[in-house]
Amino acid sequence: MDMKSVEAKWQKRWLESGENEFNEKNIDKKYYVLEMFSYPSGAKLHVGHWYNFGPSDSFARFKKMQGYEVFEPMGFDAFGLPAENYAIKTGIHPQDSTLKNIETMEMQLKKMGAMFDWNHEVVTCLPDYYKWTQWLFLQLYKKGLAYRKEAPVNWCSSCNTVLANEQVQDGLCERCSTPVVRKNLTQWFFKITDYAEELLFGLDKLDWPEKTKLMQKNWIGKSTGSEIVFKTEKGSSFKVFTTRADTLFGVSYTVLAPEHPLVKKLTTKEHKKEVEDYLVETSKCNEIDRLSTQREKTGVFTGSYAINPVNGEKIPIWIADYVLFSYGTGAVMGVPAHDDRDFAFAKKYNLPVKRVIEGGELPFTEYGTLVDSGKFSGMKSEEAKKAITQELQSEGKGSLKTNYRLRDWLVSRQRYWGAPIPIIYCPHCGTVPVPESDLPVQLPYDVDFTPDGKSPLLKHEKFMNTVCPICKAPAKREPDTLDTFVCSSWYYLRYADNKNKNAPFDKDKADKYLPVDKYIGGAEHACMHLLYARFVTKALKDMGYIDFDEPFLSLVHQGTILGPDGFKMSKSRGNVVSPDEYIEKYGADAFRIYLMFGFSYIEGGPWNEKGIEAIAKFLERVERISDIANSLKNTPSQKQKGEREKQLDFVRNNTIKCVTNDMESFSFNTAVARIMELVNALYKYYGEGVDDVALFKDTVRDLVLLLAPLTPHFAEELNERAGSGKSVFRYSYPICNEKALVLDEIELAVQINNRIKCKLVVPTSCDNKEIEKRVLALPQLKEELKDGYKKIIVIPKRLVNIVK
RNA sequence: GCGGAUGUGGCGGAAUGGCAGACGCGCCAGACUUAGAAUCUGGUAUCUUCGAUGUGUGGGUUCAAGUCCCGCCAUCCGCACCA
Repeated sequence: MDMKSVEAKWQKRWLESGENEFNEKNIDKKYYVLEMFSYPSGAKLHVGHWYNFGPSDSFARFKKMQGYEVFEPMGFDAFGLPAENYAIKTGIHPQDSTLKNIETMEMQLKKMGAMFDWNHEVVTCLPDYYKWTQWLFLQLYKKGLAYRKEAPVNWCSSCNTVLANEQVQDGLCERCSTPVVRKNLTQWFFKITDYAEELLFGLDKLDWPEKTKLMQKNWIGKSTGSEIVFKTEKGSSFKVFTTRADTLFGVSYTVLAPEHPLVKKLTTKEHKKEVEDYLVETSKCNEIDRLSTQREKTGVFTGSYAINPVNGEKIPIWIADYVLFSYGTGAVMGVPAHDDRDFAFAKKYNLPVKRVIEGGELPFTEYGTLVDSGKFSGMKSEEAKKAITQELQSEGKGSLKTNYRLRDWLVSRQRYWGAPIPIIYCPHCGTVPVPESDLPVQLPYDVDFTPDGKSPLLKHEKFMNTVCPICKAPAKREPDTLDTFVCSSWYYLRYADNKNKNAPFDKDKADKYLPVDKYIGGAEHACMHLLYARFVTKALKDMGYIDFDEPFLSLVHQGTILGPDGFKMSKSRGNVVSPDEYIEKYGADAFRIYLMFGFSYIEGGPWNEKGIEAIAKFLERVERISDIANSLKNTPSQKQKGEREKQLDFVRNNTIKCVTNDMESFSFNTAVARIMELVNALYKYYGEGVDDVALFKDTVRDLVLLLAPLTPHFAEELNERAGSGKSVFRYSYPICNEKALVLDEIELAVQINNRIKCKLVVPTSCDNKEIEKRVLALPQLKEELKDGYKKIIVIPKRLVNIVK
């Protein structure tokens, strides 16, 4: 088959007939299949795109043939740094390169033969989309979920921008590998921590990989403990968070993070120089160095003392950079006897080590029985934690407290290529949100975005200078743009109603299209995109814009296709495999089914080109058997099926059953394997003589239908050759006839002490008792069983084990 | 350092606790052919045969372990002192 022309032919027909368009009339039967949209960085699709979209589309087509009205939209996550960096390097404007890349990618995506409904396309860098990203920002602002604060941030001096913690890799900028330093800036944040608990508990009901749920759970990092107030000798006080209130009598010092506001106040004259030097040292350190486990712990004494609230002991207050201001209260109590870190610190600075829990060698970090702890001595740790906290609470010195590791989402970017933050700063009215009627705040085209440490928009006077929406006085705009994760945190909603000019989406539509039934994308998004999207959905629900609180009911991560050398594909390594030449040679269908057959979808693996030739031959083999079937004259089916026919019918229905299950669970490689078996069975039957033409033809028919989701163009062509006047996707997916799977006889393995001795064929109607009887009567076992046996185990349809 | 995942023929990879290696590649053989290619068919874990050994490694549970439990090794990924 000339796949090139066949593919072009069917793509044209699908387009003309609107085959892939979502029909809202059937929305009650909707099934929303969503692949994570792509970033238009390079112009061409790479193997990863094909691996994500191809099999996912096959799943979507499978669902369609099962009678669902499938919604499979596609779009582009088009804002972001790479386009800006590319522009800085080449002088080509990000908008120009991005739109051009999108055009090329759209064309290539269409050649993939996926059933994307392009009527619902979204492109996040276009004003009709980012208008609503800005709207989202304003809603969160109104709800108190967007706020500004000064915070130490990761600064990449090469990109001249702030990086979120999760974008820093090994102390280097994730994208350009420049060492990251710390810098204070006033930034916009989304208060995702308000939803920490909901985000955590919502995980339970999601059909997501357990591993991903675990990662999100750890990312949210809930820990329950106590917050304890330490008064200082001078009268001020600070709180520490601890999960080990039971060790409170063992506190021999406390530590504040260097950024803690009390540091200045608590530092005495004698220690001022030392402390100041230490603060300078710390600020030079980037966060990664500071958090390195390799580095020895350091700290300085402030000269001040705190009072242990439980026994009035005077304990020194230290400053150390191993305490993070961003977690807990930014202060910890040091219990050297029962914490590894505190032990090391105390040894280094000669601080007392006081045991308060019975047990092994110090530091002893397990739970146990309290000693030297006043009236709490003798209690178990679990009990004491509560009792001590309760006592402190009654004196206003502490309380139970739940802490989360999750931090608020920093959304400001000092970059050009993003959605402008819709905020105006007025000298009289302060921070004023842009009125919704004034959206979008257009991103100007003529901007100098050469990095110089400032937001590019700051240098664009026409953009910056505006009037206050309230008092009409001259005012300035916010020069920062939004993190692209904001754009991608709600795109699945916009797909449902992408042309809406009055709202981001119609509530009714969103509630009907969503939630997404199957979301497919890389595991690298486990903690960022997937968490942000869940947060936005929950926030929008609470504001009444939608009725559901989870965006993605079921999630699948595809694996990664590595280079032939087993390493991640990268230009620098020179192991990038381009799909283009394969598609040119074998066609999109062969390439798609090869990707499905050659790898375990969830695992991925190194690229291996040997298999693709084989799969192309397999398709030719299917074509030949299909042509044979078409050439046979119709004759009525046999009334009484012969053994060979029963066998063929068995394989046919077994294939249907297995492939259906495999498709459902994204086990595409085994689905293809089962289809190959069916083809083998058809050839065998043909080779021995087609006695039942109708059965043969029906089986070939099922073969074509089973292949349709995997190789859409190819199956359409075979379907047409078989005389059908309509699209193969208008037929329903084959349904297994369970009766055909009931065999008259079945072969069991017979074991003695787990060693296979022989095989036994029994009628399927035999019950276990009957099977036992027959096995024990086997002449070949007579000698072995002459001394009797202990027990006999019958596993229906599998084996019999006799234990001697 | 902590956490997670993975480890099966020459290769890609299959196996609800129940006959390990489905399916495919490769290889070998046969048929067809003057010949080759293509195609179709059969074979293909290892060991010296009988029957023994085999899923990184050492234990354990079980009538039965690739699968479950405990330890170790290797590789990959995630997170970075989380109080």
